[in-house]
Amino acid sequence: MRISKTQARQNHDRVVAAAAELFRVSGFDGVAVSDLMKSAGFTHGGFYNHFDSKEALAAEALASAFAQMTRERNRAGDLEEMLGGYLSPASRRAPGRNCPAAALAGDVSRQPDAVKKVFADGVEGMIASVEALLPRRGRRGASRRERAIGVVAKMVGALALSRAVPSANRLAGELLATGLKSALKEARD
Amino acid sequence: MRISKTQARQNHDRVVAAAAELFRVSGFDGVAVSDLMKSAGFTHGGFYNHFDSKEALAAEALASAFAQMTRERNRAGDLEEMLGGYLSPASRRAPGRNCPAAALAGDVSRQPDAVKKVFADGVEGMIASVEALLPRRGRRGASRRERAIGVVAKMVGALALSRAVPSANRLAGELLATGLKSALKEARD
DNA sequence: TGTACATCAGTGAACGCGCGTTCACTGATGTAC
DNA sequence: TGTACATCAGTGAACGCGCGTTCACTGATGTAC
Repeated sequence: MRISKTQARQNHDRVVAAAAELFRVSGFDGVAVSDLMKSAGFTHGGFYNHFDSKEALAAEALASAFAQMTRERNRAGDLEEMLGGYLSPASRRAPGRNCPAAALAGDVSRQPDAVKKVFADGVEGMIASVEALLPRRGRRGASRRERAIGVVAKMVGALALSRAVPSANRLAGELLATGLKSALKEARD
Repeated sequence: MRISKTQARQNHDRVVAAAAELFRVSGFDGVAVSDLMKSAGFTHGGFYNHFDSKEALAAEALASAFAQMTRERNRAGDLEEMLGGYLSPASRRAPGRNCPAAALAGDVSRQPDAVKKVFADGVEGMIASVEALLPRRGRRGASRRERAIGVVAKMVGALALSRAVPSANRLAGELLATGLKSALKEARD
């Protein structure tokens, strides 16, 4: 049965939202189209009324995940608050609701440029957010953008590595705690 | 036809070596058992004479990739040489012959603890290598291990992000160059 | 050292399964008059 | 404003395909005597 245009758009967005979460948790190849549709409350057959392909949804879901992250980042009052949330045990535990860059960098590196482009825009957004929260002036020669890139690389690396290590392993917590400490220190340099 | 024990062991190692490369390039799910065996020069049926499962090979191939990296790292004379190789365009272009942590962190985070354990050992090896090349004494409070962890997180993050961005994008080179610059600076702090 | 037999690495067909995608169908929504 | 028809979002069966894994088979290697 046909449904209203606004309803159809809402349904589209529900699929994108489900994908934004599930892809981060299980990777692009770890979630089937039917899982995605079921998670959004539909049967799988309608998928191609909304998306050209699973890959097209991947690009859209990635953009949605980055947009959600940007909104949350803008709520942080200072760099310490932002980094503290990013490199926290809760963030490590819930990839589906946290940084898509840390969760999907490897997957995206094997995707076509259309997806990589969305990823690049998301990373630029992260750099901009960090740059905006950087102390006014660093001690030595690096520009604000250079410092922000260094901090972002460290954030993503520490979180991604922490998740790839057993939860019980000393390194899991150490990467978060030491990553946070050294990222904050670096921001001040 | 049966073959000699030494030959069988060599064949086993050839499969592991092929897997160590292909998994880094295409991810665990991106390579089929038959691809792996063909790449090592065999047909797929013999796979289970050597490995209990594809996942068991993943753990073995990951360990092999980390071991290979350790050997190469130990050839570096100083931190600048090591980091310069790690964060180079050549390294970005050839994931199959470079850091398994940067290539597979996301994939490993979705694998069972047996694989994560191997990953953790590999990351510890990276930390130890960096720590050994750190200048004798930092300027401020961080311990040598803390500084090494910060550098490793930044290395892995910068390389993984660089690969997830289109080659033509400004960020691809910027992440490598700025990551390198700020990692070296950080090592001295 | 030579002989007889068991072992097992490698082959290639086959297995069941889940995947991405397609399709005929339904019926409420949107549109033309 | 009301009526007739076209549209199209959602359903669920079906498609071909490639996956990880299993199996019967082969024949050189390893072993027991």
